[in-house]
Amino acid sequence: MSDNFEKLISPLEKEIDDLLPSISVDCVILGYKNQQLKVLLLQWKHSGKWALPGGFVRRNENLDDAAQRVLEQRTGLSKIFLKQFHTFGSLERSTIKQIDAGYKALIDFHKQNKKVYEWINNRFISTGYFALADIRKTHPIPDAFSQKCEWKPITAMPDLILDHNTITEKALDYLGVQLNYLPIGLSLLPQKFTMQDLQKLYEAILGRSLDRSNFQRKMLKLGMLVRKEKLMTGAANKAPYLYSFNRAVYKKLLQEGIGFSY
Amino acid sequence: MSDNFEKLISPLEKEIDDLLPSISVDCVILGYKNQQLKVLLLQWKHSGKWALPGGFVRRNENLDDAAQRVLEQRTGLSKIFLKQFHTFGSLERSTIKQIDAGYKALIDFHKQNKKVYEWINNRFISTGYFALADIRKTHPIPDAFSQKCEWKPITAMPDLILDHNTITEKALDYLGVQLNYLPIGLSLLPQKFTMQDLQKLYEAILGRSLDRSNFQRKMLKLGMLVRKEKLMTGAANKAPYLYSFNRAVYKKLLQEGIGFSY
DNA sequence: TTGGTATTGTGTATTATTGACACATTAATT
DNA sequence: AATTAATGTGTCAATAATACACAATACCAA
Repeated sequence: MSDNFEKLISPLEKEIDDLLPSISVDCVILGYKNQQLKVLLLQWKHSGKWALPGGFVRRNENLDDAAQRVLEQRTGLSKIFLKQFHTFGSLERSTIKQIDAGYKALIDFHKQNKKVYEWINNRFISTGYFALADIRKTHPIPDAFSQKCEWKPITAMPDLILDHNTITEKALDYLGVQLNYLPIGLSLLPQKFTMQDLQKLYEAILGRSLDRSNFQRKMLKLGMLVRKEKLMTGAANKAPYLYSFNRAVYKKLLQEGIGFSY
Repeated sequence: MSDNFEKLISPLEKEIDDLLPSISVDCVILGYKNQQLKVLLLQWKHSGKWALPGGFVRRNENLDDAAQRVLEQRTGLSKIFLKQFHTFGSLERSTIKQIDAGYKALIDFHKQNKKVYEWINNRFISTGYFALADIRKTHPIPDAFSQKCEWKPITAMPDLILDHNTITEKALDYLGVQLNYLPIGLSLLPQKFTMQDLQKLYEAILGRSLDRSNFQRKMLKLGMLVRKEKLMTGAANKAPYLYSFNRAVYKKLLQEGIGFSY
């Protein structure tokens, strides 16, 4: 187990010289399934603590590309919505490393490897990235430090290492504030979806229920939805239509911000 | 001149060991005077190029505090609105150093001082901070690298070093988007101001003229303005009232966002 | 064929907001 | 008393938000 772990972190040791010091990225990757908003989390090997997917920035790599790389490595997805939302630079986030059970275990574990030990013991300023992913398309993959990579509903978040709970909250605030400027539906729903799917998604984000009739009327009026065939479920009732987005119209609307009260 | 400059930058040489590598902050400090929005800029000594006030982060200092420190050192003001708005991390912003006339002069100038030369030649990721200041209360002070520190109207911005023009534009975008959540009036206007002052400020930010009557009706209805005595100018007409903000009400309104269309 | 059911489309009354103006009133100076 | 800028109020039309009601549709099963 210990040996196994040593082998796994060796890539980091080799990589360190190629990394920018003091800087890291953390990703809050949001998905939507079973009418719930979810975040992609990693469970660390030695402590069992949960953490946001994150990583370091290479000397020859754009900050945005570092986040993109982390995202791809964890989800297998490359073309999803990704945007920086805040940079976390308080001193506490590094001093807390000594107290945080999850992080402490990691540090203790590396006392024998001076290079890695010094690296992870340093102070990092971390830029938080916000991503929207279609859960059905993802294949969560743990990183070298983790034993699990899973989607967790935001209504039942575990305790995360360091300030990762704070980072997550800030990302969700961002979602609320930027609602009319983010490709919510396009990113979180499958290619084809029902009007009810869309409404439930907005209800989950807004945290309140919406009038079915008015919601549909307004959504259709925006002109960004394309009606497809019906979804035959086998239920004894009229089958709902499936919709997909007209990307061109959607993106144009987002640029101005969908002035909309739902 | 050369000697003089050497002396001036020596503090940086001593400070370098106490600084976090790879990270810097840049401040877009906005003010309002003569019905114009203005930005505080520095003019560098050896090239005459203009730049945003910026600085580095001490190992034992919060990122926010570093920005606060830069702000205080340039304006003499400590209690003004300051908020991070974006982190600039593209590779280009450092590779362009070789081409940028302003920066190149600075680099060349330090070829003999290895420590400083290597430091400024490094790649930095910079967090942009957005500040709102009352111009009347500021006393602009150049830093060790600069010969001037002045307010320049945003309608006539000079060419800035590196990506500082981009940073400024992004800050102004931020201003527009966050308008209803920022203490515009409280920060940019003097303690007492007329309704017309307030309207002109909003017109400058929004870039369009507003209906006088509707603007006043809405503003007063928000209940955040306190009417004071009149402003006697000596002109042959009715004197305008002076107003000040009820800070408690104003801040409460900002939390929700002033739902307002001006 | 018919009944039960969820989906979908449409109407509509109420209330609130916005934008553009008109116009009357007030007050400071000359 | 005349001039001027500031202030206060009214109003009309257009648009949007909110809350419902109800009719029409179409799927399956019995």
